[in-house]
Amino acid sequence: MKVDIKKFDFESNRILSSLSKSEQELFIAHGDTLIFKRNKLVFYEGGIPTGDFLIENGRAKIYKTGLDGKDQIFYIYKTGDLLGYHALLCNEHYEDSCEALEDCKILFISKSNFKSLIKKIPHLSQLLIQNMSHEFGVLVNTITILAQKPLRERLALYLLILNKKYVEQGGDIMLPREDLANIIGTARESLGRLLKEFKEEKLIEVDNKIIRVNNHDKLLKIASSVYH
Amino acid sequence: MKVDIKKFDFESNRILSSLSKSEQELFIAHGDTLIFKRNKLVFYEGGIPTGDFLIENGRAKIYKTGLDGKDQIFYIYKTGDLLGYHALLCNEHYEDSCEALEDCKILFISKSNFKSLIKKIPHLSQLLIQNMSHEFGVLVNTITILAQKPLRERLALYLLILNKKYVEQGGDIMLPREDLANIIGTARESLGRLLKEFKEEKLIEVDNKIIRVNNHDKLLKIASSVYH
DNA sequence: GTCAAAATGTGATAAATGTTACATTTTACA
DNA sequence: TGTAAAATGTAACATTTATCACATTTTGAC
Repeated sequence: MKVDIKKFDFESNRILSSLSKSEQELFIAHGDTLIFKRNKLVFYEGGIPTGDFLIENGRAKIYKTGLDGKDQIFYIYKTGDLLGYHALLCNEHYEDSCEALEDCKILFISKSNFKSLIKKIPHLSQLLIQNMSHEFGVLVNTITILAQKPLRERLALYLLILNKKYVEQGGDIMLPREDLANIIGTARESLGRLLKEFKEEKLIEVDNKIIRVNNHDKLLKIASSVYH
Repeated sequence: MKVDIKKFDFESNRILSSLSKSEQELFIAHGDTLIFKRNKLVFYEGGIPTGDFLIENGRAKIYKTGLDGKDQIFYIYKTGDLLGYHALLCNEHYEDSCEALEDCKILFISKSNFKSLIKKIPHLSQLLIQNMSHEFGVLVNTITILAQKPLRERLALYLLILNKKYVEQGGDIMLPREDLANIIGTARESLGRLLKEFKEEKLIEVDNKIIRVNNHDKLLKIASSVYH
């Protein structure tokens, strides 16, 4: 059986997109648009949440920094996604950090505004519950992959996931090698070796920063451990 | 900085325990007590959720079976915990399986009963949201550990986590080696070797199935990568 | 209690991945 | 546009972890 790439998608854009037109307008009216330049922190591990964020444009990574200083990236949010509400809703400090991967336009909704939105839009709670339930499944899948799959399969899988996430750029993945290494849980050098192999096998094309998926089917087979 | 064991606890018992006495009674009145013998499946990956579960007594593991047949266990629930509501609430199939680790008494709450409970107990949604938000942080921490820490540190950490989870048994961890291996993401043989090392270093005592933590502080240091 | 099946321990070996130490290329910005 | 800093590539080598093939012990069912 083949791996299902959809099972690695939070679908955090569905929270807003499930609202009616007028509710969406109300939602947006409760926020302020902020600009985050590439590499700027949106929030950070240990910080106190003051609101949540809707990405109007761009991509951002969420990650944790390990004790040895190595980052583990566990999700990349993109345009339309709502994020940062977890720590807010359980009244805890941020468990993770968020950083813009490119210049981003982000709508900030303050804690009090978010709470009043939850009151004004009755089924927003329901949507949040649904989304978090779904996220649970995604994280569980992620754990299984990271704990069990060898590097080669993890890379193949995440190239496909990222390919989809960069669909607006024609599927061209543009991510620093270090970030990609921190997604699949390996060292930058090991990643480099594997990328070269994939390139030689004509599964991908690498044009400096850009990684282009050339052979989706074969990568899917590798990701699904059926390349014998 | 030392690892914080509390950050690996779902605290899924807080959902019920946060309710008032009368709400708790209402909750329990909406369920039926079932008996699950050791090794019996409570629900399984791919199945359609029909309700959720409150453990009245015993422990159960949730896990996913990888394509190669190897299980990845990502949480162990115990007495008082409410579980199985994720797939129910996002109307998806179960993403994971649940199996009793010991003979369990489990209260089953059917989907319709759960929904009517959510209506009858207004802040239950709120508690679910809080708990899922918290779970998100736990899973994120789990991912970071599994992806970054070497085996020795992962084992030390999970021995401490399990020690706490078996506190009613005086902290005696009683879990098949294979399950422990599937928690820390390694092979049974590698786990065995490490347990022997820990035993020789007098960090733990092993009495057949039972693993007893002897030196909590030292294990915490190992788990926190500060044993140089 | 007996006995087969399941679980666990052990050691040799192989494979995967990390580490180190640089060379080279690209990028940012003065 | 030049230049230093950052990012990336590369190769040798070390280390960790998995795998294999069994021996041994424990468990559960009769």
